[in-house]
Amino acid sequence: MNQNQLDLVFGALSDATRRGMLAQLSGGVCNVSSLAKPYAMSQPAVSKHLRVLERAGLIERTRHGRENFVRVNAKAAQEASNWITHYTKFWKAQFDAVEDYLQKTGAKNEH
Amino acid sequence: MNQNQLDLVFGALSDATRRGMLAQLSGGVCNVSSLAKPYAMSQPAVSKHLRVLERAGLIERTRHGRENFVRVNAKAAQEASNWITHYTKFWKAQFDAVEDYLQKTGAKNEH
DNA sequence: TTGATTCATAACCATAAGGTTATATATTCG
DNA sequence: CGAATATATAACCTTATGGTTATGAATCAA
Repeated sequence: MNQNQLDLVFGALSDATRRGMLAQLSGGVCNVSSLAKPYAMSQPAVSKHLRVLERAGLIERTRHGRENFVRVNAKAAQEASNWITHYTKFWKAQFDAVEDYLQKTGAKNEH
Repeated sequence: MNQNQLDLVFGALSDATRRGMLAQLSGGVCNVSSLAKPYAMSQPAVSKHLRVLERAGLIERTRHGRENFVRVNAKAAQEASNWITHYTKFWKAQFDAVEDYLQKTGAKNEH
């Protein structure tokens, strides 16, 4: 997965509506209407969100008559997950080390 | 972690510059200048990226004289990681089931 | 065939995001 | 003190994002 694709995946995940759709899709394939139902927004807005998810590779669509069935593509999400998981290992290791460092140097956390 | 915080974390991760900074921080605490060094952008642009990471809770800063030391906060990233990991389990399960379904119904993937 | 359903696209708007330059504020060094 | 360093903030610009309404095209059902 190249950098640009990671941009798209994380970008797609940065919106609660889209995360909700992915959550709903974890229960099985849905058509667009049933994906739209939980949200108080216009149908074109839903279409746009689906487009974002699709460009990120997180979903795929299959037309079936006039209905458009949507399913998750686990692979794209998996690679984003891998990215975080990989670095989380290092970050956790940092965490304690940094606490020590700040103790020694006496720096104040101005957060 | 509430929805809004997840928005911020995934949003922060959706930019290659910021992911690069987090990657660099996995090697240890950095001041702002050394974080900025790899990027062909102005210093204020770097400041903005750090602000985004900070609002998402992914980093914390500690002033030390005129330098501002930056460190990762593993916890925020961890929770984003958890979100993906949680759903990835379901999505993977879906993956095979959906393939079967499409086989049976004969639907074409128009992706 | 007519009308309803499902969905996409176009055009538009307001706000956010990511960049810039200019400037300000501490802090450190000579 | 005066100059350089490290960083933040302000103001601005361009493009992206997330929403809207209006419209169109296919499909299905009566």
